[in-house]
Amino acid sequence: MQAGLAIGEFAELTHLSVRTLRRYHESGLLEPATVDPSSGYRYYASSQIPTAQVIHRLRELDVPLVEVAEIIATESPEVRAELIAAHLQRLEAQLDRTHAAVISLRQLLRPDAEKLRVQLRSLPERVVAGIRGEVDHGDVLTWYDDAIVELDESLDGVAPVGPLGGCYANELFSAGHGDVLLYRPVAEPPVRGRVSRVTLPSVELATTLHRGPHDNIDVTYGRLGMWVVDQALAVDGPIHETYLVGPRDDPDPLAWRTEIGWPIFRLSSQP
Amino acid sequence: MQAGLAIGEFAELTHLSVRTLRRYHESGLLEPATVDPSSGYRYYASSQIPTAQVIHRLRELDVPLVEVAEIIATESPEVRAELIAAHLQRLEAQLDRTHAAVISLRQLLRPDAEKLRVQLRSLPERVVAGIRGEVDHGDVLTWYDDAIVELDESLDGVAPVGPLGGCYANELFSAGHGDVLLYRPVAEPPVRGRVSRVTLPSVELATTLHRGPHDNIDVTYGRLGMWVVDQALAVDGPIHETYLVGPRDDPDPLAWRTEIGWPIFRLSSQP
DNA sequence: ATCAAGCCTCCCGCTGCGGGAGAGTCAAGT
DNA sequence: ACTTGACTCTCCCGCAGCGGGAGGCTTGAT
Repeated sequence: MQAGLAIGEFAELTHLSVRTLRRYHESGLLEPATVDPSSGYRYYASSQIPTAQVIHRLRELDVPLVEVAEIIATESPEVRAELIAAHLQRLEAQLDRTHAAVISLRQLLRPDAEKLRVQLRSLPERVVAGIRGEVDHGDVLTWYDDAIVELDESLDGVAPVGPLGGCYANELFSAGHGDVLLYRPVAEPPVRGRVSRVTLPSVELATTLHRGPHDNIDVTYGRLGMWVVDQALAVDGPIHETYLVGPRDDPDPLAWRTEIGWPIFRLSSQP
Repeated sequence: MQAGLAIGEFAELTHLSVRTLRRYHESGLLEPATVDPSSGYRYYASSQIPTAQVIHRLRELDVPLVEVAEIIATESPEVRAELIAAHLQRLEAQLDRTHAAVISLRQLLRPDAEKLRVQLRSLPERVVAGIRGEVDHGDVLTWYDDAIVELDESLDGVAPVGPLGGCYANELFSAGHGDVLLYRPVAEPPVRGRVSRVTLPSVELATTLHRGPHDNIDVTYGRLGMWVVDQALAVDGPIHETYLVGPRDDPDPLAWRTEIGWPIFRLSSQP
């Protein structure tokens, strides 16, 4: 009889497992053309092969099933392309993270070449031109790229009094979301767009220098953290970064210099 | 008191979540320096920060926890480097798969430009020089690369009577493991090393031409499968591939031509 | 002494896949 | 018509790792 393809045959044609096909049926992702009501046997039509292949490919890209369902339910090729492009972007982002992880892993596993030099520094209250934001941890880089452009534009022609700096709230790391400030010290902070006049309070900072790209900056953070703990100090307030040499000063990432500053205070019970 | 870092502080310093740290303790991956026996509170030493960071990085690379445990338990830097290199290789392999998936996805979602041309072909019994193997689905490419070198060497100077071909058992796709044959038709098949004289039985083939690289060859497979099902035919025997234009004929993948042949027979109940 | 914040354990959820048990069904050969 | 073996059905469990939430105890600052 012309019942269609049994699940096993269909599985072989599409390189999906029988089990997986059953799950896809159950979840409504790929319904068999017919189901024998008495036996419960699933039968697929040959026209379902391309659909199954698309599903297979999308799953290979780790597209979650819900999204796969969305994609194959979408008629319009444009919307479909959009959905897929969105996922490809996520893939790329992951690739970047992989890259960064590899780099700092190498750094971490290298026998500690240099000793960490930490400087205690008292910063007075300062008035700067800055852009504030409240962002998710994952969006920091995007936010930063945007903000720096705007800051640069509004400071066009104004002589800076010091290097570019940033302030990152602790919640950014603990809760994955928090306040961020990108600033540049200038004599007369303008107020334009998101740029405003910000007064940085005076702080006690434990600072150290990070050399090279930011891929592995948290290695330095970790080392500074160790130092702070060992000195029986506590962290108190947002983390400071000062971009002494950045991408716009030198295209070679190895030349970059970033000063990391942790606001600290002596624990009461310590001498 | 000098108890060390509470789990929350440690979590913030290492960018691991409190929950995750507890799990790592439970699984023995990262034991706190001390555990208060009465309260059960975990306290970490600052010297554990680097270890935690390594773990974090490895997890970012999706290294399974068991392997992470192995790596950080390994003293010798060389062995450690090996373990990590092994994983990086896996990452690369996955990248290749991602690449292939993207390509054939594009192909699959493109409105079907060309119609599939299928030719029925009766092949007589043939005697060829071939290398047999029994491989896992994932190892086919490696096996192929090896086999073709050996085949080429043993046929050095012998004039081929036809293009390179391959035979792939159905179990390779269904069970993920099966017989494979790579062959070249020659007048006088030599017997040397793994190369032997193979008699290919006569077959009825439904053949079609796949153009371009093999990344998306299963799109063509799927279409051929559709055709075969629609013609109420059944597949019977190993799949044939004939490499009319391959990497050694033309470096440009777009120029490659592969003929796919499915052994078929008419279903009895059909006219 | 009080109180919020932090910590504890235990249990369940999630995503996708696979294995296995036990029973029913299909199709080919006798 | 019957047997037989290959398929298929459903249902339950396991896996990796992470997260959420409940209910209760500790900590440490005021």
